[in-house]
Amino acid sequence: MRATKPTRARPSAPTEKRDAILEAALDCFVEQGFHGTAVPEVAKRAGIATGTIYHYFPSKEAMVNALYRKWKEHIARFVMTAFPPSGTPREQVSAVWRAMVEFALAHRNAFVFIELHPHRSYLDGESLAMEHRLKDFGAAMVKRAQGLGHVKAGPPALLMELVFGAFIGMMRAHWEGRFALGDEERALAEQACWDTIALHA
Amino acid sequence: MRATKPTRARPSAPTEKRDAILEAALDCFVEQGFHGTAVPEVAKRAGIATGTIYHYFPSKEAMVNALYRKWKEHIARFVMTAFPPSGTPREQVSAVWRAMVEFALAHRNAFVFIELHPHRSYLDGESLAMEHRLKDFGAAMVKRAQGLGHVKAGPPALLMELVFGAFIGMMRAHWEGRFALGDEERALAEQACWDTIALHA
Amino acid sequence: MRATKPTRARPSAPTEKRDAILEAALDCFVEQGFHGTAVPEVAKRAGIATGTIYHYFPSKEAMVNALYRKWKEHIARFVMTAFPPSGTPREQVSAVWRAMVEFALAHRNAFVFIELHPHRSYLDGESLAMEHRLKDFGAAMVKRAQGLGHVKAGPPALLMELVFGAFIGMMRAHWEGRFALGDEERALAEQACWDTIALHA
Amino acid sequence: MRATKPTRARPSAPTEKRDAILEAALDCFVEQGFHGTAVPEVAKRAGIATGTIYHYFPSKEAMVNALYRKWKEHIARFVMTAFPPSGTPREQVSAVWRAMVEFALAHRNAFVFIELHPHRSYLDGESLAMEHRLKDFGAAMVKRAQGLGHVKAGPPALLMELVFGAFIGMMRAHWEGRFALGDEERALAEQACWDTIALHA
DNA sequence: AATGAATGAGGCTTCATTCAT
DNA sequence: GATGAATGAAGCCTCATTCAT
Repeated sequence: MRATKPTRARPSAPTEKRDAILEAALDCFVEQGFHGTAVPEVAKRAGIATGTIYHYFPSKEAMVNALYRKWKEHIARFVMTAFPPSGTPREQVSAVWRAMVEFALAHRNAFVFIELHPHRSYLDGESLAMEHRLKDFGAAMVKRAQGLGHVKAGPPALLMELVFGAFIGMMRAHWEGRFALGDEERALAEQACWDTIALHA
Repeated sequence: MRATKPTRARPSAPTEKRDAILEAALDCFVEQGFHGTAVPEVAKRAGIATGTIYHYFPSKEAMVNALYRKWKEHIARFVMTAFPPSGTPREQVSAVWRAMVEFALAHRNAFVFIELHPHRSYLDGESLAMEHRLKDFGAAMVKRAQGLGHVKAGPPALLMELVFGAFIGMMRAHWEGRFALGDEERALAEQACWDTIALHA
Repeated sequence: MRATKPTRARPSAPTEKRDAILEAALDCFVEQGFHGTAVPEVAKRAGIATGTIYHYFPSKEAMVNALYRKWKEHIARFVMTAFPPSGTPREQVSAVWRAMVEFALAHRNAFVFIELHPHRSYLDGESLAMEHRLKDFGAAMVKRAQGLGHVKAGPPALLMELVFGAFIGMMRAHWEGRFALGDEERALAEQACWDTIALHA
Repeated sequence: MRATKPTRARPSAPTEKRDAILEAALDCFVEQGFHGTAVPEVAKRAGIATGTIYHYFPSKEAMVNALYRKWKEHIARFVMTAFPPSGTPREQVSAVWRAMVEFALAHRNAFVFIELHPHRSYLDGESLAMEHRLKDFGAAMVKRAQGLGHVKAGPPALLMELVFGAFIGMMRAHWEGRFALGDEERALAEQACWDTIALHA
């Protein structure tokens, strides 16, 4: 009963609870969508009371925006960290491809939420601004490779989207059990996607 | 070809109102998602009273399932009709690719709804059973091409998904204005996707 | 095509349809109550279209009032017809009792509707005015019997209600299968109800 | 017995709101029937918001079933508590009769709801199972009295129903103002109902 | 007269959010 | 901070009634 301000030793208790909320929300949104998920459902999944959510987020929309930004940043940082700036285009594509596969397998729901769900109706301006960071990065990578004569001519965005779309299709089919993503399949897919954009004799 | 007015004698055929509902629902669902769309919103966009929707569909869920099946069937029939059974693999891929592009451009919202939205939380068993018809067809096409030695070895489903995913990525980027899908881009993309699966010397 | 007014021979077609509606309504109301019954349900049970009901009754409330009056009158007339004005009180009670049993068995749903359902919330003034006709008649019968010294002293309405309530309880229990209403039981019940009000030495 | 204020410290016990809902529902159902009562009406009469009802009952049907069981149990316990197991039949009938009158006068709406309303269309199996508890008890009482030679021969259920029906008729007529239920009337009615089943020399 | 599609107010229920504890 | 009961607006759906055919 030492007055009002106890010298709290543990620094991260509040962050832990916030993370629990975001994780629960992620699972709910992936399974039922944003509008199909009730806030008390998220609270129950996070093991807290409904009202507690409103100590960490002012609204359901703020929560989904925080969730979106968290993972959008996470994946971008993860891929860019893996990127070898001085490698050949083939090496760069390979590194980025592998990073994305690694990320998607490690954070399935986050990947599904970020890449497979339409967010337009509830994202705010700041979130929307982040939407194309990774794709712009990919397009720039393609553009450089075109300059070096390793990659087909044409709109970099188009070539990049073909590869990125192929990647998403692969992951989705894997998760749906339509094929098993083993080492051989990863190598095959990576090579196939390189062939997609590569300049063939 | 008498200018603008088609030979439509009766103003309200029996299925006309049902179609108007499905069209309004399609637009709403694409913009705001199934759970984000209120039934009166669909009614208003269809130009009818809310209650009228329930003369054509027993529930909102039945409506979205009817919508899903209608377009899933439509696209499958459209693609399969364009498929040349006796063509070379290259010709077959080309024909299917062009049919899909044509369909997507002609029925943008239907394509977006069918291919870009997650439906698991509201589709019923019968709808889910249709989910992979087209993809199975594509995988069979790939398998035949593998047998003829024109296409890379590996799980047909994987190769098909790479191409299908690339196609989806292309259409989405086009609609988002990230590049313009002109004749040259179509030819480029088609060739690139053939390269994705083709067996390169 | 003889102009507008065909010389219709059949006199009672419209009445037949009206009766069909009232019969269907009676069944529905007994099973689910007035507010628990939808007008289209009555129409379907009557084998006609929903709109047709509104050619015979201006509203659902008017329909239920017509139904109430029809049967209330029917039962009152039936009982009063059976009443022997010059009989002894015992004979009168017996005659009325038997008439009521006969009516209830012949028109079960009508009896249940009239006597076992609370109507206050939808009956209009004219219907409510009929409510106690039969009971007033019964009370008068009791009063006369009191005057002759055959029946206990006390409020005629009370004695009459004891008998009438016993009668209703008997019929309900019979229909619920709690006992079988054979000849012996009818005789027993009639005597018991006479004992209820009779002046015992 | 300290005048008017019972020892109620906390103003809002946990079950107090639930009870307020049930009381409001009872009044509404008695006046307008189950289907004729809107949930917001119950809420308004209970002095709470509509949504609050759904914290205490999962549905309107669950609410009416809870209400039915509450009072059905209450009345059964009340009557059985008053029952003198070792008394003569005449004493037993008298005790039960007086208990029922006392209960009906103290809880008019509960009595009306339980005994005067048809519930078939919304009661669930568990509620229906309670329906005849009290009547079975009454029939057993009659049967014992028959064994002792104090009561007429015949189906116990029939005799019991005659008395129970008479009781209901009496209460209804009293509440409708058709006679005043004073001490003399109670004594008269009780004796009359004993005469109904008693074996007369 | 008969039909049944259409209407829209109103019913049951859910749910984002608040607030007293 | 944490709780969860309470709120009431809004969502899905029903239904009494109308009206063009």
